[in-house]
Amino acid sequence: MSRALKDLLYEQVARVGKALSSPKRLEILELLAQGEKTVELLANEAAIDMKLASAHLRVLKESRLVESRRDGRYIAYRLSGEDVASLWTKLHVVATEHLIELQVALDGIVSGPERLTAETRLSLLDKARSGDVVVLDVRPEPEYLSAHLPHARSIPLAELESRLAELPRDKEIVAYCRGPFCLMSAEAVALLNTYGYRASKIGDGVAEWATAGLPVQTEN
Amino acid sequence: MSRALKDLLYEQVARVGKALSSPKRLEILELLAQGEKTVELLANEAAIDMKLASAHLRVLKESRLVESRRDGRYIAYRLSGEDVASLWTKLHVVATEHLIELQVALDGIVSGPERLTAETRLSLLDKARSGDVVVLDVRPEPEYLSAHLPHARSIPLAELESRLAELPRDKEIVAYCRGPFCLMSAEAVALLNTYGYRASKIGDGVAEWATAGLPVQTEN
DNA sequence: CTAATATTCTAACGATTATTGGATTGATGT
DNA sequence: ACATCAATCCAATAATCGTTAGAATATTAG
Repeated sequence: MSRALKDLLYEQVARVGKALSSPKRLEILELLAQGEKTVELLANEAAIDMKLASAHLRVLKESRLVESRRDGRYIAYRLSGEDVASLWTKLHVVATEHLIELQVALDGIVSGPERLTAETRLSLLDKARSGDVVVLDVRPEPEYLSAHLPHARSIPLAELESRLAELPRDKEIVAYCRGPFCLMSAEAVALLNTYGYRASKIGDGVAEWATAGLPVQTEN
Repeated sequence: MSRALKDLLYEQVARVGKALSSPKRLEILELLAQGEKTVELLANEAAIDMKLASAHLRVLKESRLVESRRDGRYIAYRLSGEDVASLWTKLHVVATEHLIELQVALDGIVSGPERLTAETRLSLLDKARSGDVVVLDVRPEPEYLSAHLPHARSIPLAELESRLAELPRDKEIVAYCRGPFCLMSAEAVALLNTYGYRASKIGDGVAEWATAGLPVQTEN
């Protein structure tokens, strides 16, 4: 006796759910939301063995959330669509909304206006356009080049201290990185504040920004 | 040595992903998207043992996707927020977009314009308001009462054949049920067509409709 | 052709998870 | 108080998953 037709459908959707059920896979997904990356790079960023990264990527690929392409002797992975990034966004927003444990854990890291609303995003976009604030992208430069917030300037966290002169002291600086779970923007803000800049951070990365329906600047 | 702070965050989000990784749990989520239901009812609808339904609900509850409340000797479960319904919607939309296997399986069931766009939804809403088409909700009546599409009329599938007289023969009838994986609307269309009505179906349920940003009529 | 490198494949182990049966709780009705 | 019913709790077992180690592939460099 064969399983009901209906069960087959839910089984397929569950494949995607299963892909989203491992912490390391989610971390990889977030990294891929910043742009195409090789297995080696992903393994380093996620602090896991390359073999393990490969195994996780295999699961993500089988659930069709990511695609790969060979580039010389490297293999580059990327999300298989915009909708995958927004699914990840939706997932962590729902989790943050309902899991008190996650809210507590975030409280230890995030300070200030973490949750952006439609209005605060538009207002920031406006002030960025007019030059009222400097939007600062502190991710590694390749990620900035792949896609970044409108009017954002790139200074990777690792180079920030040596490139402080590029930033104006009289303007408000708003830093961002990969998303609400990324610690780089928080570190950048701490650094900037000790040097006397007026700096704050937002929890949005490009994926969150784009999911909110706002434009991002991309490579092409 | 303790796990990195960051890992804790992804771990929490993965709890939600894990909840979405079982076919039966997804089926239960979709049922709960139709309104509050008891464990017994969910077990019957999902064709599983009550003990198993209870176990799945426990997982969903621990990931805070559902809440429960005692009502006499029954216990009623409900989604813990609108965003949970829209997460489920997003999940199955992404799965349908990328998994060829799912598209094939759906092809066997769905015929016609399955995928609604913003325009087709608005146009349908317009024709429903003007009375140009009859929007027909074929789910069990309690689900209709909990929430339904604007201007929709309720005739549960089980009663449809005996209540055909209530439907006009000269107007187009658009049937819907719980969502794209629900077979009731397809059965309703088949039945209506054999009796000479002009009937078609849409893949949307209330969750998909609401996620698209359109209004639904609710109990209160 | 050979060596080196990035990645995958295969096999294996321990840790989780799904599912089932039996005992237990909590509320209702007699 | 007792029996009944919905639902949960508690084990136990089979299936699945995460992770690591070792062998195999494919591409480039010499």
